[in-house]
Amino acid sequence: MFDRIDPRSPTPLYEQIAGRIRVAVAAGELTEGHHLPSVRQLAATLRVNPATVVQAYRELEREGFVELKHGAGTFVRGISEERKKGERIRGAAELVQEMLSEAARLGVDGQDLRTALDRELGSVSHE
Amino acid sequence: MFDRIDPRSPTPLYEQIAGRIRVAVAAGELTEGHHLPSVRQLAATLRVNPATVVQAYRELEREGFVELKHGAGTFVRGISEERKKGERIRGAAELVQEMLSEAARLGVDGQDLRTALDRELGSVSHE
DNA sequence: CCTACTGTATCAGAACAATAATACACTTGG
DNA sequence: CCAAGTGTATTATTGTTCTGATACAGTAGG
Repeated sequence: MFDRIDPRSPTPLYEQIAGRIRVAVAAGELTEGHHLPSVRQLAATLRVNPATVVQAYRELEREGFVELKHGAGTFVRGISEERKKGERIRGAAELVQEMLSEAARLGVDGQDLRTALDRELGSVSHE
Repeated sequence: MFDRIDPRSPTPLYEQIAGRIRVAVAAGELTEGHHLPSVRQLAATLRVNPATVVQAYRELEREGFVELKHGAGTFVRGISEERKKGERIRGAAELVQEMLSEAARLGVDGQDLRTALDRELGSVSHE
């Protein structure tokens, strides 16, 4: 899951880490209650300073994605279950339309987006 | 073309600027020989320091996208179709990741997005 | 209980990002 | 030609990112 951290990228490390976790949550890879690696553990895995992982976790906490429990660990929080299926689908359509209009502005076509989405979701269940 | 530079984004300004131009070239919006805005001009438009624009242009020069001519200006260089394709795919991946992050905040999962994207593309893409 | 694990909090320093103000050097058009 | 516009370069200053080291404080399992 953290195979795309790149120290040479202009995007800050803490942002790359937070980004991967956000996407994993949206993809359903991480669900409520999931115990994330400890600060020191993830820092060691990524060969990064613990403070950098803390910064990523804190950002995710501000955004409501995770909960940091002192002494216990960091856990994925439940996502607004009040959103029922119909509403979710409407929300999804809006998000997709926003992305499509932005893509059109940039000249990126729908098939490229489709390929990229499948890649992010680790698609095996869809053709 | 440069209407969405965000000073608060964790992505450096010079990288946002370079990214815009890269995608525009890959999309064919900017073609070989196109005269880009001058350093001072673009800096004024974006309300950014000229040195920041220079940094973006220099990065694009290293990557072969543009040529800086002392006293004359900055011009788009010819890019192979393969390379353009690669850049479009990279741009698509970024857009998708942004969408996934936003989706996670709203509680929309990846499958909903895939369904919604299929629906949007289905109504437009068979020709 | 108590040890090992967790997150929390400092501090100092290096490297990078961005700004501001100036000055220099090259190219082009009138 | 030469003035206006171009990229190039320098210096100084501020803030962010990332590291390293160190210490403190809460939690849970044996």
